[in-house]
Amino acid sequence: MEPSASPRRVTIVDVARHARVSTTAVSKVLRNAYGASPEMQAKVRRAIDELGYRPYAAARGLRGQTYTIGVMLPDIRNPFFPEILDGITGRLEDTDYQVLMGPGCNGEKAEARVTEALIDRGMDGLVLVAPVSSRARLEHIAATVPTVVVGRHGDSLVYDTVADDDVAGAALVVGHLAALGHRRIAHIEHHETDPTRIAEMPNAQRADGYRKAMRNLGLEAEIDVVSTSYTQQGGYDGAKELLARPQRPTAVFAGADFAAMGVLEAVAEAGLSVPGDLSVAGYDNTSFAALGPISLTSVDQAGREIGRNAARLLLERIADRRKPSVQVRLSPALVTRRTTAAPPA
Amino acid sequence: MEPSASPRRVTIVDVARHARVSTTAVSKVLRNAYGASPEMQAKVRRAIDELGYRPYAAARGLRGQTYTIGVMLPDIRNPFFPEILDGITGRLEDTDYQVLMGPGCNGEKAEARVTEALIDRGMDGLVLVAPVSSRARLEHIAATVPTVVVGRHGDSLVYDTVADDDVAGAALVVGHLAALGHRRIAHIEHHETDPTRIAEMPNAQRADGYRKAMRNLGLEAEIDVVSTSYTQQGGYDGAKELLARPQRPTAVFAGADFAAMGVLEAVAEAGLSVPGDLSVAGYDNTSFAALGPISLTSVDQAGREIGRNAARLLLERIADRRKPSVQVRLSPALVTRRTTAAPPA
DNA sequence: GTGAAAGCGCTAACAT
DNA sequence: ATGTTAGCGCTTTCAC
Repeated sequence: MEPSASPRRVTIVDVARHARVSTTAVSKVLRNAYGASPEMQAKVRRAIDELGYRPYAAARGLRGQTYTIGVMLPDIRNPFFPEILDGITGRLEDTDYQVLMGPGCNGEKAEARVTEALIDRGMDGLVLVAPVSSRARLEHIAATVPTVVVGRHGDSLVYDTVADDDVAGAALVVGHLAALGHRRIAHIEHHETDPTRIAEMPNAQRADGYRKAMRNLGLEAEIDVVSTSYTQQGGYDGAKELLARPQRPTAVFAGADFAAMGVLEAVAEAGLSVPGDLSVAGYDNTSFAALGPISLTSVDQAGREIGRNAARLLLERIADRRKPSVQVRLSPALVTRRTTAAPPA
Repeated sequence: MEPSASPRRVTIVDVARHARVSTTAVSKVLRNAYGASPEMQAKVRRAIDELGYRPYAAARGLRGQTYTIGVMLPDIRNPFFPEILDGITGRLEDTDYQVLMGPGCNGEKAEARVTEALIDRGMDGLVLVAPVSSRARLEHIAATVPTVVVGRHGDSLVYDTVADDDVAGAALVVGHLAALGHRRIAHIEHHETDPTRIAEMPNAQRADGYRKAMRNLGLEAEIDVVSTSYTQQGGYDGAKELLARPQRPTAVFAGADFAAMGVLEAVAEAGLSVPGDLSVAGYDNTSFAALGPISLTSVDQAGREIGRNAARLLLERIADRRKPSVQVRLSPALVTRRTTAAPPA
């Protein structure tokens, strides 16, 4: 193999010449468009195979579609996102569409850069996973290109949304702990400052769901929320605070598995045992929650299902940009493991 | 915000008209090309800002570059890859280049599909992370578009490579365990069947490094390798086998953290303690290795550094496609945690 | 049902 | 230093 200048790409013109038809005919066959006889189809397909032709998506995009879906993932590290991605690619598998991802981005500015980059590269549609951008910005994007927003509450007329019911998820955890006999169930939440956005974010919904569930169980007086963040450090700090209470809780519901890991660390440091002295539950059912030494009770979001729905809605919107927007809400499920048990007698 | 048909995109023609210059002038300013006076630059830039113009990458690609780098990650779940990605995006941050990722792909066929998709979408260059494709296929890709291969040994004349020294990494683990007093140190490897490829894969290098290190320490007679896979299940099965030995090892070096997790599980099931009865080490220093309840001794690959180098080499190769290929080898580092200690007396 | 020709937004020769 | 013009590979009218 020589490091030579790459030989010119096979183009639609080559195919047309080789099949002795017009370029229009080839184009029609490529797009399964109306107006190509079966014989024509056969001829063209043979030529395509023989020459090893592949359409150049960038050039197609100049007139029609690029057959490319852009997915923005805020944080590639979050073990919840691969599931969504699997769902998306799975649904798109036997279509002509290909998925490309923008790299992880933290914060509004990076997010804007990535979404712009995706639009500039001619994506036919966008799936935005748990975006932090303002609603106005999301609607602006959606006005430019078909868009589905995933993992964020708050509906819009211009984009479709798919999300898990975080309120219900929180209720599952609280219900499980209460059924085990716990009353002093504390919650560690992720603190979000922006007031215009907060109601739409999953973390707020989880904290909300926790409060509602406690109230419904007559445990209103026991409501105890610590605001840190959905990180290991956040969980650690939150647990430290909770363990210092005069009457410490018998169970901690961390809003995310990452935070739950920090809780486990703080508890171990304090010389307490899980679940003997304290029950701990997380959220997201991330891959490490299942690991033997951890075995964390958690809430499983139907990630794959979320992705599948997002892809479906996006295809529908690409087909008809004026169709009314759709909101899909999916139900999470509790996964009980070894970090939760009855409170100490 | 109306779900109206998106208003026509601002083009270079609009900018030219607004700035009362030619489209060529605008193009030159966009590319910082030679032949634009400072006044011209200023005029054009003002027009760009005023109109909110952004170049359409697909159209640029038809003639010149798309300013897009494609990254193929075999498995988005592997917690080692985000580091590489961070390195790449970090290096590209203040260039005009943007990174897009192909979705995770398992196996040769999916890999081919993704790389083709990236090429069809006009990527200016490709970073292939731990590809499983045949060498011929890699060289074919590299002949088509500038390519850097990451995390795979075996050099080529047409593509650059960046990888960690896995032999050295394995030696670090073996050396550490031997220094603690271990002699019966077993290894769990990932079994790769294809003989044409095996020597280039990191798993083979790690097993090789293990054997060499054992030999160098005079522990040749103690060499004990179990072939399963770099998964939790693989580690579990491998550990089961090792624990059933008449003389069971006092330390297990799993070729990947995932496998080490399976080992921990099997050990716990057998009623043994870590590191009291058995020391366990992994490889990759994945994010969960640091988690409190796990605290796994592991080998840290300089992921960020790998990514940075890959991006640098790719930019150099895009600038000069005929430059001789470069091989970068980086050194891993041992991270000692609580799963390794002296063997039982 | 089929093909000729215009043009998508941009860059690169080639004038001037 | 600046502008004119011919494409890049494809889709899309619009004739036939």
